[in-house]
Amino acid sequence: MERKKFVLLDIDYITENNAAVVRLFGKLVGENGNRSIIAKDKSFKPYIYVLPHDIETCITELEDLNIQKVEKVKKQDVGVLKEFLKLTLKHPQDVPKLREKIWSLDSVDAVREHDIPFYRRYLIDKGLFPMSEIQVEGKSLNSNFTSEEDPYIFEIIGDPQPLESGLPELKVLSFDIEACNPKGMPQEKEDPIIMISVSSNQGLRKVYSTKTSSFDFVEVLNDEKELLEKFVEVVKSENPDLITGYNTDVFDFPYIRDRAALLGVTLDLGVDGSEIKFMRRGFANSAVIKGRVHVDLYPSMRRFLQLDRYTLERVYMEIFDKEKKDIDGEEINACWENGGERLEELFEYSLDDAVAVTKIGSEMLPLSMALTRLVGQPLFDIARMATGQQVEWYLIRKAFEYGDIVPNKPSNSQIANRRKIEGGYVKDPVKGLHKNIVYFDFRSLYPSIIISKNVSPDTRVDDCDEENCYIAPEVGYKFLKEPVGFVPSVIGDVLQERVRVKTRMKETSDPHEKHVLDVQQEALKRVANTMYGVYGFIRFRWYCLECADSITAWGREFIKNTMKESEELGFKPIYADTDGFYATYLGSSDEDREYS
DNA sequence: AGCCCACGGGG
DNA sequence: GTGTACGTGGGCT
Repeated sequence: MERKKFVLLDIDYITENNAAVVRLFGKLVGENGNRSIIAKDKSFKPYIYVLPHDIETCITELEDLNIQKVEKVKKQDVGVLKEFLKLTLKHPQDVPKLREKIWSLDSVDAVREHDIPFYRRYLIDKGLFPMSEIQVEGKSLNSNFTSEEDPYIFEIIGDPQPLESGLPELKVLSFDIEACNPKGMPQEKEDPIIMISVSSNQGLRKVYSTKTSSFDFVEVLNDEKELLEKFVEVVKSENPDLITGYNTDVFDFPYIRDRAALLGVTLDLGVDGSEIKFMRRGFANSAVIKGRVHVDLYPSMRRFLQLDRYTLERVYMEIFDKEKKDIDGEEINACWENGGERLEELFEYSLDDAVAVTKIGSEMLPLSMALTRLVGQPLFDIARMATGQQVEWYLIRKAFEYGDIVPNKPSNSQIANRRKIEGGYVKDPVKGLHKNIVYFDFRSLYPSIIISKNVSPDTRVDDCDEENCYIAPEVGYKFLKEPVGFVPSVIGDVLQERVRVKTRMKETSDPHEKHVLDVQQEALKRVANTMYGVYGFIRFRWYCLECADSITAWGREFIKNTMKESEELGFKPIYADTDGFYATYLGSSDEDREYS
């Protein structure tokens, strides 16, 4: 029996001998070098829940299906304890194959938790959080005959153990490609890749190109094929934990894929030697490299920053308040064709893009990593999820911890029938240019309403006397005062944890630790402040129109009262929306204030 | 007012 | 892969 400790970077599953094998990808800690590990777990089995109409008949009817195990279990379903059947299946892909058939049985009322991807189920059930350290016991499958550069292949015996650990220091490789076309955007069928720039958070700065330069950082390759092969070689030898870029899901990686296919280059960038894959994720595609986390910073920036445009230049300016070297897309072709000074400039620009991505990554990845450690799903997914989805997966994990059954994802017809909520209070702005503006911030208002009024799908009742419930103004929906609802309880945990983190922040004098804790409390704040959104977003599992309407009703009442009170204190409200209101102060002070 | 469609980023 | 989907703004009818 051996023991290995590693930072959990990513997870997936493969099929071996018709059975699912979960693979945990990581970087070993407490050992020399920069060595990857792939730890396999054969023991985890997929399962779903069935809500039977008639439990004994149901068990009989299920016998004919290809199910490994049927157990009776009690779970909370929207506040009601019910008896479910837990069906253990033989393979994750049996779930989509069998669920319709099971649902159509006369003895079955509903199938639940049939839409949770297997690797996510594993992370939740085992209590594991990517971007933190875990320890596994088991045996090595390849220690005797591999070189230092190959990943350690390991078979897990027993459960992996989560370890207390800070934010890991990871190796991040950023890259950017250039290609050009005299008429506009380069076309992958015609236009070759002319340079690939790479940069790392450990100081690497290189441009690979098919033309020469007087710059030391430029290395010349004979042709485009060699250029692509060089890129693959660099990724393998650097062995980064993260690969970042800007719009790499949609532009750089697909372009590299198409050129590589044309030139016969194998893009075996994965830690396990696998080739890069492309996944359709909603309306966007994403590039998957097994064992390394490919983070396209573009979608993350759209969530973290509130801008009119999200070009790399604009984002860089916003974060660093500095201009980034930029060449107009239409000039790139001329720079390349004409050579000379302009070509040298292009080399600089190309490297600068890769370096800018590294810098933006150093600034923003800690927040994505903190969210990953909080939500408990892979960074790859977190970096591409809307905040509402992040919250949903956080709630799914909490539901597991609380012994609650997770609501199903709404079907398309259910979504079509769901109504969007009436927004918060909006006061039309007073026209004009105002001085001495103060902002009263209410973004933390909704979490506190959810907690103080116990707003949750499982506490909502139609009939209840005033003593035992809270009644929302205007809309009149009722919520039991006791017991504490699922969502209020989770938000309570989040806010409490945030207080604990902020306290630790004050106690520490180490600036690095302070920063890490600050990012952690920021992640907790984001999740808490987005939590109310799950009620009002039509495609969410915990959608509850009555809850959403009640929260905004209480919010409007509170905003109006606060505006009235502020007027008595000498403020004049100018404009209000859901998140807060602007007012001018008629006194002389123009200092910024925040009210919550 | 309601529907359809394109766009975002990237060179 | 226990996949599959966003929000918005403009033009047109």
